[in-house]
Amino acid sequence: MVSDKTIGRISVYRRLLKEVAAKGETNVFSHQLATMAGCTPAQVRRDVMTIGYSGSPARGYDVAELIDSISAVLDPPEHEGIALVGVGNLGRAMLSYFVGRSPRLAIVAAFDEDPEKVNRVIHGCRCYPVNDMEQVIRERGIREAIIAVPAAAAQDAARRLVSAGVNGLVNFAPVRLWVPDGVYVENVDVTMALERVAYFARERVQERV
Amino acid sequence: MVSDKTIGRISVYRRLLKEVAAKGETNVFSHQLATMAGCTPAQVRRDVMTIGYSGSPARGYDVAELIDSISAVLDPPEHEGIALVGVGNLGRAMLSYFVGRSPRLAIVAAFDEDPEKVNRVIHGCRCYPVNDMEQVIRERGIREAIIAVPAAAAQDAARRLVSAGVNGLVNFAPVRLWVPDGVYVENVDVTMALERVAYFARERVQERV
DNA sequence: TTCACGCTGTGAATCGTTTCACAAACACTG
DNA sequence: CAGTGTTTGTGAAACGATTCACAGCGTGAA
Repeated sequence: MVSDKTIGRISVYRRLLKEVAAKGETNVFSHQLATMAGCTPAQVRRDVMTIGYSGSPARGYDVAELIDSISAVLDPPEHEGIALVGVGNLGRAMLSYFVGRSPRLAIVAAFDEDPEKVNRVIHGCRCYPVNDMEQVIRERGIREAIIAVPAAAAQDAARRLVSAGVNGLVNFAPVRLWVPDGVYVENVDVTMALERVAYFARERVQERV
Repeated sequence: MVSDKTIGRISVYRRLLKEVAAKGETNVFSHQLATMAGCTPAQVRRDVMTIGYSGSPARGYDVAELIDSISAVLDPPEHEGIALVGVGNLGRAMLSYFVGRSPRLAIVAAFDEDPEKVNRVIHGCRCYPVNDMEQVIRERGIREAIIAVPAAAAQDAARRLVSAGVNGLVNFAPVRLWVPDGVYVENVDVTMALERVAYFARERVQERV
């Protein structure tokens, strides 16, 4: 119903709106939000329309109300625990990043095969042995997971997660995961990002000549 | 000239082609690459056409030649050093990830303000104090950088990098960076990725009902 | 040599997203 | 209370990317 692009942008809008609210502003215009988000005012208005919120022509959008409308779309109806597979540097970055961030979406279980890490609490999150993965996922009713393991281990992690009931994955490994229909995968491909940046950084400079 | 989507995909194709080559295959059809990359054969053919390579109707694409054609587009003409700002968990993940990966694109300098890290070599990369940033960037002729610092420090890091000559950024901080025209920024927004996954994981399940 | 098959390259159609452009709405001013 | 200026909401146009569909070609078989 709502496109992935719109979902991505309203997530950004919400973050910006919280900054705006923190400054004490109660209203915001589409062109202000657009400037902050790096898109056009028409895009903001279209996105806001898509999620069914309406502003006022005179005052723009009510910041608190718009945050609530976005949250009604983005936030799960009740608290959802997220699993993290792989507690290397990247995994720890994710843990420290998400700790205490959102009450609705939080990493509640980490998995690693390193005996040094297993059964320890890292950034407030318990690290379980990989062998317990299915059991913990099922017990906790976990539906989403972050895969932060080396490429060679990613497919197997995905398979086990999905078999235990996970149907949404954020994948940092540079491989395309094979998952059944109905499982949503968001790939975060850093190599691709870097190669793209290197390419367009060069292109843009050439344009200037 | 070539769209960012195509650039992203050919980066993925190259990685897949290297796997194919490692298996000893010398030729590959568009439908095979499409299956591996998770897109359509027509998409693969269109992308290959865009970068100016041609296959044979009978044998498909020559793996080695296609890798070379993609590399001719993606790889900088000569070795390019990349800077990394922020050597926390995420920064170290980037270092260990890119170490020895590509001879053409490598992280050659890291910056952090923590005196514990400064002047040490981490994953083969020297960590400099943030104060030396402009000087090191200029001396090394660095054009791209990865920003892996907390949100509050990201904009200032970007400003300093750009002022020293960087015109391509991979930004992990959850803020929109303000940069002059001609600077290309690729945002890697993990919060957005996770919220999108949570949303679509829910949606897909609902579809099934 | 001829035939049949299956793949590539690509013009044209399609699809989804973004932007335009303007009517309607509201606040403020005098 | 009418006039002015600015903004929203949104149908329609424009744009960009993807997919279709098929002509043309090379290969292997007979």
